[in-house]
This record gives sequence, C-alpha cells and structure tokens, in this order.
Amino acid sequence: MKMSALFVQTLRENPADAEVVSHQFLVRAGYIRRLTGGVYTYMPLMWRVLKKIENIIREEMDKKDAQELLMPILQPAEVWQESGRWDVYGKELMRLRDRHDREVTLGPTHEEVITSLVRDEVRSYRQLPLNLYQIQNKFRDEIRPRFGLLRGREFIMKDAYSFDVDEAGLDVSYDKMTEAYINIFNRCGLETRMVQSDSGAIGGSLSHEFMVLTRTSSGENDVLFCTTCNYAANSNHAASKLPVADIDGKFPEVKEVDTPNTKSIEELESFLNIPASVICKTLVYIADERPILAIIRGDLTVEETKLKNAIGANDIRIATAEEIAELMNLAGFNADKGFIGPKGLKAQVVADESVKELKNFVVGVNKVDKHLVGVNWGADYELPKTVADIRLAKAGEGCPQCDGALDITKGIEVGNIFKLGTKYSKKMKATFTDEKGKERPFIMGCYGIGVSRTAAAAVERYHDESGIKWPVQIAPFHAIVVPVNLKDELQMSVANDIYKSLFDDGYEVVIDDRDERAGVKFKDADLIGFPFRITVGKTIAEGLVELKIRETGEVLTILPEEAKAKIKQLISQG
RNA sequence: CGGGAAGUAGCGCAGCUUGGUAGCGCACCUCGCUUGGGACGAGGGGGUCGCAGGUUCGAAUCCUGUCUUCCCGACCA
Repeated sequence: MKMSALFVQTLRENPADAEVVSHQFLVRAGYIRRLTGGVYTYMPLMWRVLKKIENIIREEMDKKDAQELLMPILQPAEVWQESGRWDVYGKELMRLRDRHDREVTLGPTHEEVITSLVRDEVRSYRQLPLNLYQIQNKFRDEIRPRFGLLRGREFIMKDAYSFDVDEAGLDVSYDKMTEAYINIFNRCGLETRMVQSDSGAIGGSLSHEFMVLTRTSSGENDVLFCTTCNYAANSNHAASKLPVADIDGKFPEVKEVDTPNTKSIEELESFLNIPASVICKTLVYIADERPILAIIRGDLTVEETKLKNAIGANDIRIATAEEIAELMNLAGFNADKGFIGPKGLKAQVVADESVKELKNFVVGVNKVDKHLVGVNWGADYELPKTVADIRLAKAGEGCPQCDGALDITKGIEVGNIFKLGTKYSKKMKATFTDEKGKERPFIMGCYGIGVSRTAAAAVERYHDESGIKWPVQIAPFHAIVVPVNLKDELQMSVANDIYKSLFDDGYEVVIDDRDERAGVKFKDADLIGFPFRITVGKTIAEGLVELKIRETGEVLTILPEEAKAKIKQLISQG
C-alpha cells in the first residue's frame, strides 16, 4: 500500500470533544470519524484492526467447536415480550416502529433471537451441546455515550450462546469459553484479568468479566483484586472481610436523646463523641418505584448493585429529599434529611451483615433532632428479616478468599461470560427431548466480547505522547518503509525493494511515497502506530537502513536484509 | 433527569461587550525552495456564522424559540 493512496487524514490537534487518549488518538490518526453521538465510521485503518481482532476471535471460537452464524439486527418486540425483557431492559433498548406501527428493536444482544431459533431447530439431546456465535453491530441507547469507541451507541460485538443438556454440560461449555477468551486476549496482545461480576440485565447465576487493567484511562469500572491470591471482582460485586472496628456504643440503657443538628454521620459522631462504627446508618432507596430502607454500619458504604440484587429489583436509586419527606409524613413523622431509622416506616428494610454484631448502638427514630442510643437487636428491636452483603468493598480490606488484602484499579471490560441456566429457555419454552423422552429446557450460557471496545482498550493500554503503539497482532499494518528523500534514486530504489520483498512475503506493509519532509512522515508513522519503521536515508551510503521498533523506541542501523529478517522474527514471536 | 458550557471553512479557534461587506493557524490547490522529527516564501480556493422567527435602514453580533454537541452531577441522611 502506498501511503499517498491510503485513505487517512491525520490531524495535528486533538479534537475538542475527545477526553480519553484512545478517543483522541483514534480520531487524530484517522482511524475513526464521528457521525453522531456515540456512532462512528470505522475508516480503513480502523477496519483493518477490527478485522484482525475478529479473525483472532473466529479462530479461537472455532477451536472450541463454536459455529459462526449471523442473526438479524432488527428484532420484533414479540420475542422480547416472550422473555419478559421488553419491559425490564429499559431505555437502553433502541426501540422503533415500522410502517405498520409494529414495535421492533435494534438488537443490543441476542438471547431472545437465538433461543427462539434453537427452540425451533433443536429437538433432541443428540443435537447437543451446541455453541453458536456471531460478530455484528449492536445497538444500545446509552444515557451518555462518551469516550469514543469505549462507550458507543452502535458498536461491534461478538456474542456466543451455548446450549447444553444439563448443568455439568454448561460447566464444560463455560470452561471452554473461558479458555477461548484467555487465548483471544493473549493473542491480541492484551493482558486481561478475569473478575467475578454482577450478572446485570442479562441475568443468570454466575458471571465473569475480562478486564484490561489500566492506570491511565478514566476506566469505566473499579476492580478490586487480592494482592496475594487470584481473587478479583468488579466493585459492584466484590466481597471483603468486614473491617474490624469498635462496635460497642457502651450506652448503658436504651434511651431517646436530643441530638440537635446532626443530619450527617460525621455530625452525629462528634456530637455524641462516638465512632461512626457504632451508628446504624439508614439510607432510603427507591427500587422499582417502592421505598427500601438499607441499614449498614455507619463507617461503611452501601453498594447499590448488591442491594438491588438482594431484593430482586430491576432499577434502584437513592430517594430524593421530597420522597423521604413523603415517606415520613405517611407514617406520621416530621423529618426529612437525617434522623431516619428503620422502625415505623412503610418500607422493606434490608440490613447489611455489618449491623448484626452491633452492640448498644445508635439509630435514627424518624424524629428531628433525636436519636435512639444503647440499642441491641432482640425482641424489642428486631433485626430485619432480610440480611445480606450490600456493602461496597474497599481497597485495604481483607480478601474474602485468603489472608491477603484487596487493592483497587480501573479496568475496561472487554469481555464477559454468563451462566444463564434456564432463564430464557423456560420463559420462552425452548425445550428438547432427553434420552428418557422427557421434555427439558436448554441449559444456556452466553459469552460476549466488545470488538470495537477491545481495539480502544488496546490504545488506552499501549500508547505514548506521540501516538498509538499497537501490539503487532492487531496493528493495521506490520510495517512502514520511509524513504527520506523521494528525489534520491538510491533511497527510492532500496525502499521499493524492501517494500516489495516484504509484501511478496505476505507482510502488510506501507511505503511512504509522499513528497513530505522526513519529520512529517515520522510523526505520522508514530501517531498511526506502525509497529516497525524502516527508514531509508543518509545511511544508505554505507548500505545501511534504520529499523525503529515502535513499542520500545529501539533504533537499529543495519543492512536492509537484516532489517527484514528482524521484523519477520519479531512478528513471528507475536 | 438536573446543572453548566459551546455551535463561525475539513480540524483547532478569534470576532459578539460597543450591529456596518467574515478573520487567524493547520489542512487543501499552484509555483519556487527545502528534504532525518509536524520547514519557508509567493499566490489561490473554500464558510447562507447550527436552524427558525423577531428587532433594525442594516444582525455572526441584540431578543425569542428550537436542534445538536461537550462537561459535571444524580443526593451515603
């Protein structure tokens, strides 16, 4: 490929709307162009990268006996109504109406379509196990698309679905996909960590996410990981050992006391001269339109996703001051902010495990400027029926699996795997006949990889101030040959020879035949991120060229043949 | 959803307060010169100033509405 003919326009300045490095460099280097919010054109360079990632995925999926197919993006509302997700998936579902006023959606994922398909096609256990996957554009109407390819409304995803006769079969499928994912990301040159996660809107019993850990990016997720063992989990799911604290309030008797102007835990701490850990904190949430009281030790934090799961809600948010006041008035109390307690309000109460051990503690009583002190769980003040881990784990706390401690880092989720079980097959009546002639629902799993996001994550992970440093396996081209002076016939002929030779050997190579000054060519080469650059310039007088390795910045002045051999060697090492 | 900010040439921006024929840098075209880290000189092309109304002799500029984009926040009592 001649650089002069390549459809790419590099920019000197960062686009004003790009905040994270992957977005900035992908736009500046001419990989992507925005059409509208969260929707991008993949330019030829980008498309080459994406196809490379896709092909790695295909090879590794096929090795695990998965079969590629392609399902429609346009999906009728019916299948979503069958699974019950038309109403619960929420606003992220891109909904539209056709000319007959029928509701349709642009698929954000394909559990419904695949389940419907397999329901019709697979009748016998003899046809199982089965793993089907596709790579296509997905649509999610994100509240706030941002960060370029990291969170778009239209993006490329690989989604796979497994069908097994029983749980043991699902375990095998899940393990095979785990292996495939590890291989895929390794081959993409990306170090990932497999972390436990919440199963979210997809549902199911067990799930893991594959995270690219980044220090630099405003990574989307917090990942807690053990510094000693292999425990790692998304912060919305992570557990930790309960931090040790003073949990005895040492109040000699149960008593309602005046605590003026103590609307926050801090104010209450200093007014009563007690640690936060002897206060039972009460938070009001609205889950699926109904109020929920969450109680937790005063020094700890509620994790909303865990709370949501503890009560089986679809949607959860903290209540507004108005909603709290309304809840109080309904029960005949006059209070709004602060002073809230779990007793006497018309709301389900969920207790975090941390409150069980509290002794002689302090709690709100839904009266302004009052708190109850010296409380103990018992006949008079009952522990709520629902007790669960709804606490946000934090760095420094003990690992739930070993004696080590947890640390926290940012991560970009590039893949996830779920054990779905019968969540979809039961609802959609997708069954097969087992060896005893009995109808049974399929045991399903689903497995996603964000293809476009993986590319962006690679840029987040591998770049410097000059531009992108693609891992060679997913770089748009392997190398660029740069003749410094087009009018120098020797330079041109050597450069052309190297270019042709690499090209004929099957390497993807560009020759920068533009009549630009060397600096321009070098800047563009660095920005675009060619893993290898062969410069043919002054040193050609001694028969030497220069090989620059983008990843390390290493520069070798060697014979053309040596440069080619070195590139081939490094590429084969991956 | 709430709060900010911004829409002027492909990209980055100035002009707006104080209305009077639309500018700068990059990019692009031509010529010259230059050729190892985003050179230089000369000339040139390109914009109904997001859109729609209004005020005015006259609107990028003032007013109203609308669309779009970006940022922050979404409540730990």
